[in-house]
Amino acid sequence: MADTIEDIAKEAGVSASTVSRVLNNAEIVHPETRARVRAVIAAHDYKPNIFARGLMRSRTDSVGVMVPNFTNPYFMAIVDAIENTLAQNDTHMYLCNPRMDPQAERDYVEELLRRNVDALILIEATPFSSADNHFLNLKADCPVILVNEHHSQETPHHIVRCDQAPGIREALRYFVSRDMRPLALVNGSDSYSFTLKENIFHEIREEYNLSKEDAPVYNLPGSPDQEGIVVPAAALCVKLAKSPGRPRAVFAANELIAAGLLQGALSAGLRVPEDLAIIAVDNTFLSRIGLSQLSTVDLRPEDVGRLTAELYLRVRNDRTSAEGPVRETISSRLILRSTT
Amino acid sequence: MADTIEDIAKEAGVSASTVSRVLNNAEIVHPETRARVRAVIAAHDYKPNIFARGLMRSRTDSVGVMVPNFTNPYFMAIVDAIENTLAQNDTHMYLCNPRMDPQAERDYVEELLRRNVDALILIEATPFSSADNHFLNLKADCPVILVNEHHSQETPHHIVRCDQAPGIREALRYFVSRDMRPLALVNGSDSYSFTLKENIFHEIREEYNLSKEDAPVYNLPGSPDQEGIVVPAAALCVKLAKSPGRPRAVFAANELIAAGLLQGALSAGLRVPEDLAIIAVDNTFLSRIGLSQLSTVDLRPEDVGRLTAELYLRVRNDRTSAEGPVRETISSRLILRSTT
DNA sequence: GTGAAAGCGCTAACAT
DNA sequence: ATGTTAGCGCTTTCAC
Repeated sequence: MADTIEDIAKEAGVSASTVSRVLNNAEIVHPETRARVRAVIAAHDYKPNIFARGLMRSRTDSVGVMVPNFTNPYFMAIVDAIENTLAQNDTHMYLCNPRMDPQAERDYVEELLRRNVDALILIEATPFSSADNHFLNLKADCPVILVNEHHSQETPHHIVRCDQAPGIREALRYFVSRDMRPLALVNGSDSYSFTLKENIFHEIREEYNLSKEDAPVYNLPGSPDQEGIVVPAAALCVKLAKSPGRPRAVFAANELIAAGLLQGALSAGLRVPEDLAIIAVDNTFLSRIGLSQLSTVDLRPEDVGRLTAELYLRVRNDRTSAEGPVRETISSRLILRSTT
Repeated sequence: MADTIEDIAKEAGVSASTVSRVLNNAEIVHPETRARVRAVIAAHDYKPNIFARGLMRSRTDSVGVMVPNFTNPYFMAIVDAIENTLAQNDTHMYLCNPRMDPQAERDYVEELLRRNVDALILIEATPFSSADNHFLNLKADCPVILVNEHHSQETPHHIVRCDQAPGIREALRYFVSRDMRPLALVNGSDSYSFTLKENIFHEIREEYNLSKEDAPVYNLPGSPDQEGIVVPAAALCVKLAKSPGRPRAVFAANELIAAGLLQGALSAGLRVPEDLAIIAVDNTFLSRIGLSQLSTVDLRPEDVGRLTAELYLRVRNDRTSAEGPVRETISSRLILRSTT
């Protein structure tokens, strides 16, 4: 059996409460006593029982993190950065994978709150297109941090996000300024993120007075975040290769779509970037290991994750929540590699 | 404040212990009382406090999972399958990411045990080449499941693994039987997994009486599991393309190496598979989204994960540990796609 | 500055 | 079959 606080107290010649004080508000105990108690704690490698502690304290040194998908490198890069920062602060992480199911999301959140997590970190929870984005108004008695939540609605929660728009504009302008036309958008559908891309694309189209023929939009069927998207994207590229108004440049809404386009280009005999230039979005390791070194809009998952964890560490100490929610937005940016 | 067991007891007109019995061994309470208590529980959506419970019970409905790396698709595919199965059994998961640091592994394990996890699932923990594979003899008062642990040493723990050898042999024989020579192995180094590949390669070389020229081995410097391996692999491929005894077929020790080879082949003007055939190992989604649809030895991460979770669910109920550790080994297999 | 005592919400042993 | 009692290991008043 592990040591209890009594064992430590006895050996240090003090009472349990004093040990408890050393553990929690070390300041208010006499320096000498404190040192003695600490020595015993160290000698026994004593760690207070998590459950007894959880019963009284509100803090549990654990946070709940929810991520839509374990195999999406963009999300996992965020989680990786969060975990890295938290681990350095002795905070552990429940990781949940609701698989884009809103009911599963709800259940997980409830369960995490029951486990008294010190914070709830929700990464791109709930399809943004969904009418009732239920987490915006989630009631929780711990800080809630929404990661990459892009709704502008009021919410009492903290938000850390990477704004895709600047990088996307930069990419499109890059193509336009080099007269690479037609310039196509190959997009997914049914999500905030894809709608945003389409809106920006239209905006640029108007800004530069491009015709629809010079700036066509293709929407891929199916779920663009799943690897299944690769095959239709490849097929589309093969079809486009043969068409008269073949695009000179493509802006791919994500890296999986870009991977499909690259496969298609290869099998259709198109050279990249000479015949077809491609820029994607995300900048996970996928863009560095595929067929070509992919040019990409960097959504900076590592920074997003690190900022999220740092925000948590801050609001855990201050009761910043009283001062209203924190918003942190970082900007995406274009990274050119060999597909442009 | 949330309901306590007393609240429920009062409302159902019974004592707290009866409610507790309904919660734990429903059988021994009178059907009518049970029904009444259950109704109140449901009406209040009452959930017992995790911490109070943890203090008494040993079970916490949580397991600790340790994975070497969050961004490796092979590992995450295993974790995904584990989580999927566990979630259906109301078991939550701490996920730890020791980043291949043995000390971090130790610390995490200790912390997880402190949190009374119901099981410890260690995925490819500790570099297998390490002399003291400390987890083989880990003392824990919960079941420990080692995933893809390949040491044959005695251990009191359960093991679930996918045996790479059959698939690797199948792949090499595939090449040999089609007279694709030279047949090269492009390998990493310093891990059980890479040593195994080299051993099997040598074995096949002898079996078919291949000369060293016809069956060369290339060891890539650096860490072959990191994306950094792609560039040297590409460079190697370019170099080989120009060499007189250029390989006709390559067995790549993993998918990242294969990705590099594909990049190299493309830039050197080698057609795949006409000029150069490639088979890799792992079968994550990477093999389906790269330049080409990669032929690969399937290490069946989804099956490994599912079997792991199912094993846990079994040993959680039976006290199977008394009957000695369980060994489950599934076989890898060759999957041919367009790089062969 | 420190100790004694109460109690967090639950389960398990002991009654009945 | 059910209620009563006694803790689990800790934190937190409240005394001193």
